[in-house]
Amino acid sequence: MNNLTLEDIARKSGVSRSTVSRVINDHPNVSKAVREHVQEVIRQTGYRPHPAARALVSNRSWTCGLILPRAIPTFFTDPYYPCLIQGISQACSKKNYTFSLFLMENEEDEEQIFSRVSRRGFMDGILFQSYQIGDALLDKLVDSGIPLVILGRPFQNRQVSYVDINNIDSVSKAVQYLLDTGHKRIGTITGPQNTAVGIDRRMGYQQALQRNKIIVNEKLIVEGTFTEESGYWGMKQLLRENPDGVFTASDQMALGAMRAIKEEGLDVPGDISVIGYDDFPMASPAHPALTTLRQPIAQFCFEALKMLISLVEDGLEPYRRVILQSEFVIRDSTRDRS
Amino acid sequence: MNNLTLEDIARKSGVSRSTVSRVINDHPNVSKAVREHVQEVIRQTGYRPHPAARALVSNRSWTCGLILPRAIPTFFTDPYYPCLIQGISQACSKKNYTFSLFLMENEEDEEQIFSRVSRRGFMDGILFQSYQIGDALLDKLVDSGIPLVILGRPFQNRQVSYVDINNIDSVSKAVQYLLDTGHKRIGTITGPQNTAVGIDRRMGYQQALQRNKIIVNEKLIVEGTFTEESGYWGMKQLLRENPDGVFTASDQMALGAMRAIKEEGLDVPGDISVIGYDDFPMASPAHPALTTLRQPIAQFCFEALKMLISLVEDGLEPYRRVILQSEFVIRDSTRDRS
DNA sequence: CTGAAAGCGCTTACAG
DNA sequence: CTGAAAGCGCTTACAG
Repeated sequence: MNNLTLEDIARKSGVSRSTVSRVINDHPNVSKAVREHVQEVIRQTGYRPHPAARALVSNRSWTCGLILPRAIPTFFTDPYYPCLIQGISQACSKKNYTFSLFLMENEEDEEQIFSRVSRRGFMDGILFQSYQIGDALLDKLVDSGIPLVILGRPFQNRQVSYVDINNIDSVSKAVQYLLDTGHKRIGTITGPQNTAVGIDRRMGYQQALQRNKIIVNEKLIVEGTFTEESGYWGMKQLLRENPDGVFTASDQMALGAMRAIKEEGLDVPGDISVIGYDDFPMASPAHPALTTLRQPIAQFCFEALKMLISLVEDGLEPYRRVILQSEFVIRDSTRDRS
Repeated sequence: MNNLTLEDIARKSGVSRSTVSRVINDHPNVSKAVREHVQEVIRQTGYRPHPAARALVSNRSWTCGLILPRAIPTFFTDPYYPCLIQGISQACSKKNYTFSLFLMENEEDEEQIFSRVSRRGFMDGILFQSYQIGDALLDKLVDSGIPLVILGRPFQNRQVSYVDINNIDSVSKAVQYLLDTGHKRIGTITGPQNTAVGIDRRMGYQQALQRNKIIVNEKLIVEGTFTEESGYWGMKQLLRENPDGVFTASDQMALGAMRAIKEEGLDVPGDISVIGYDDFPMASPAHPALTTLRQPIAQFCFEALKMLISLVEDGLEPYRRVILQSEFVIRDSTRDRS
């Protein structure tokens, strides 16, 4: 147990509270000898400053909130959320931050979360997972002036800081690869078209085709929901159009698509190449191992927290943007047909 | 933004700080008229007490930590963790607690988490997910005297408070059902035998057979890891023994088992009945809809938090225990063979 | 039932 | 470079 106070450490070190406080906070004005001695005492006693006392006087809680919007249908099946949570957890631990999770499931939650989170002194700042729903909260959060970073660009354009992944570009490159390797009829199973990622990844697909003067055929585009199931049914539909390649907006959907293809008696990649998005844990052990775009989630989370801390320390404006790239990972679900 | 202080509310209400504090904390010694007036002022201003100031003086942070042990192999694929996180989040929100998540991935994390969490004044208490690993941390946590509730019985017997689900009993009833409906060769795919749940659910299987004077056949018992994949491979193995029913220790494994059975050209439940455990979101939409045992996770989390709060408010001893039941849900993956 | 005062454990000007 | 003192925003005996 640890109930020592600054006072105790001061007494044990033979200096004043002020001095101990300075060494704890790395203030320059402490002589080397004193600093080392105090540090030694702190180490031996295992002293840790009382977080509440510190928060009260410094107006910093060293805690950030992660808000996950309500009604995410894939919360229980999509590895994205565990990955995200893990990423934020790691980033916070590295930066010595504590991380509180807020799941927003209905309007009351929204109200309650807002009123807690907007209390200055509670959270240093908020990470907010972008999604089409929960926008009311987002607006209120922005207005409240609390440091705020959106994970993924906001669905509608807003004056906010965010970290995003260049979905358009990444996907466009993957589809270009299919084109370069001789694929003639490339379909796509998109994410929900009321989410930013869903829209952007579809856009990437279209841009690649247009850049190569290929007319976009709406029949080769099916909207999914990121789930395995929706990939399966989407592929069933696409199969009527005889595609020789398909880009799906998530690994889960890619897995579903491969299931549909095999069920039809066709082969991946023999008859149809499949590219996913995410490179989540199940992508490489899949059969065949999935060609996909690797989301740099760990880095994404780290950048988000870094940005949040910068908002806290250096002010909210100007708005910050960080855009990361996904890496194209070629495995066995695609084949060169040229 | 909310930067009002008690002082402000006191002035606006024409009373002292003490009185405002009393109405906020529901102390009885406030006249009805004053109480209502102050409450009205609070409502209108949207005042919220400063959490750090409150925590400092009351020695309560109204925050609990959830520690998830390191090296959980199924963290990204098992819906258990999102479900658990959601459950704790809901319970905390109901009890007006904030919930901080600690993911323990390696030994440094363990050290860091312990030193933060054991600082009195940081967390009111800790919820600790039981697992075979992370036991060193568990011991230190117990020794530190911080209020602590284990989620699931600890792997080794210990002097701690915990909430558990009666796995032995629940499984035993499910297997009894198979027996009662004329199944003659019942196999099981267990969870890892170095986890409490893995052991207990296997025990339930054995008890049901023994109660019916059936000799336990080791060839009908295969150890899995809770994953779909391990259910698939486990079933492949069991298939050699021609079972007519199988209990798997998780829904994921049940799904994998059904995949293996279908691949063999056999039918569920026509040839083999399958029972899972969890009743997670994917159990009922499965084909056929899965007969399973429903974990009362929401209630489980709620009881755990209630216990933790009682530990905080009424002291650590005596150790508390709460054991919940799983509900047997009969759907389409089992058939009466009698 | 109500208020004035002390104190929780820190940080941070201020003076030396 | 160091210490004494004020103050962060609350709660809680204590006195009335």
